[in-house]
Amino acid sequence: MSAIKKENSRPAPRGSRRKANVVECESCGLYGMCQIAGLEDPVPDLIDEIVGRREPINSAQEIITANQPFREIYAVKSGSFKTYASLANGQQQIIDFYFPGELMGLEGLSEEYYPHSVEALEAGSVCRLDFTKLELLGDRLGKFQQQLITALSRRARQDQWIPLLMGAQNAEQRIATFLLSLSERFAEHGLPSMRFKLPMPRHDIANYLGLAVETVSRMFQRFQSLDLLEVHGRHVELKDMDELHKLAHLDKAAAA
Amino acid sequence: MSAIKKENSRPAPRGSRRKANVVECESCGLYGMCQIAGLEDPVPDLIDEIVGRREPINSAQEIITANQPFREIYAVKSGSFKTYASLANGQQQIIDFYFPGELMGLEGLSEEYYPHSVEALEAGSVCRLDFTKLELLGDRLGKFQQQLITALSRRARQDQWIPLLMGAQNAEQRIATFLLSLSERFAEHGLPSMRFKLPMPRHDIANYLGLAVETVSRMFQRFQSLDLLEVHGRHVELKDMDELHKLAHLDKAAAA
DNA sequence: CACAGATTTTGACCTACATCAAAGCTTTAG
DNA sequence: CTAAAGCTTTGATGTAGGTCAAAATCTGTG
Repeated sequence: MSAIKKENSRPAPRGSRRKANVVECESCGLYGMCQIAGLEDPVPDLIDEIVGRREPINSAQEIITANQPFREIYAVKSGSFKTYASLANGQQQIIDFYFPGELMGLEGLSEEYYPHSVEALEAGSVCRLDFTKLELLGDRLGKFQQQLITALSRRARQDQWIPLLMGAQNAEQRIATFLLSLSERFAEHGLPSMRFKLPMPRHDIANYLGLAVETVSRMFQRFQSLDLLEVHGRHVELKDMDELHKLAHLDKAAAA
Repeated sequence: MSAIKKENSRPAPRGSRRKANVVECESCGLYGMCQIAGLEDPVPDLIDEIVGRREPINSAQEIITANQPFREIYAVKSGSFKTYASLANGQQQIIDFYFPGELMGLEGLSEEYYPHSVEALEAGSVCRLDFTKLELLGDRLGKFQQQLITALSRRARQDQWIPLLMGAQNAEQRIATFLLSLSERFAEHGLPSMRFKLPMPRHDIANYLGLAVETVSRMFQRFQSLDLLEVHGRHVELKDMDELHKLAHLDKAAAA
């Protein structure tokens, strides 16, 4: 019970200085599973066996290593992370980023190993769900699977952004789409979504979007001069969502 | 039982002329679920209630419409399909392609509607699994969910290609990666993977990869002149996989 | 078989973005 | 606080690939 702090559920006050953006359990992708695993049921020790809570992670710490055996999935509690593949030329190709409330490691589920590495972009914390201990769930397993299906499907849906991001033909569209997708992902878990700190360096954004660092920088500058947003280093405030959507060519056509 | 044709399981003879590439049930993404749904169990009618088998689809037929309520998922039996989002500027952004053995519509699972449309690139056939009738499964539901989890996870893993595809900085890498990903997807379901017909027009490839049609064409030509492959219209034969991998910067670094 | 429409290829030109270079900034460690 | 290393921005220049245009090839249809 105590793990669920019932507090002001407003999406974190805009002006306030908080140490970091932390998602409450209610808006965590693992929530349903935690509940089932015993959080508020009469099997209170079970949960500690299966999920490790709020383990602190250091900046640059690697929490999943590519090609290691799949054992657990992680929920981001606070902080942010990147997944990347290591390519032959020594470069790393960034696959995606993870933010509070999102699940990491799901791709490992269908095989016995993780396909990519995951590394912290900043200090943070994660909850860890141990798949090797699932049998402890007994007849709760069915419900648990149900939750898992939902989580996986949500992921599949979330991935719909990626092709839009990358398929976009020019840098302007990509950056606009990238910012909007970040904003939406933050909003989804009750974090401030109009004004936030980019947790990743320009270098990583560029890598992810297939652009040069300089181009990323210039686009931010251009958007600022067009009054679509304000940037100061990693701090971003989105000011004209409508126009950003237009730039991204993303305001979907009317439903058929 | 008769639905499972036990035949020569070789991945389709290279030189032979077959009407089309059809996956057998064994290599279909729906297989596990079909089995559970009753294919070879004592409830033979059940299956017909839940899965529609080998329904023929015409070229250009739209089998899923964006924003329509989610009801069923589809397995590609033969033929191929594309998913796309309709953008504000009237353009369509191609999200992905589907080939025999793959599942379509899974993204609809977590919400009550499909996020994208799916359209046939050529005549083909699909099996259809009706999610509104799942309660008919009774206590088989648990096993079914298990299968579903596997399918979803496999999908999540398959999507790992996408960022590599799109994040790749230049046209050469993208085309190389695209061809390799096609090849791998074909191979996965026992279809010929070194020599195949591209089911989609250059226009769709270009759209998907964020390139111009002309660039796609020129790259194919260049690869041919480098003896990496042979192209004749839509017919492709991959000749130098190693080199293609190198171009794609894709031969993963050694496991850590 | 022949035509019409679509798809693919080829060529010439030009713009968006990568690359190279260097100057502010910011953060970290001492 | 200062130095060193890292980020981010800005500027100048070159090129990959977009765009426009047209020819060549393929596809389906009466």
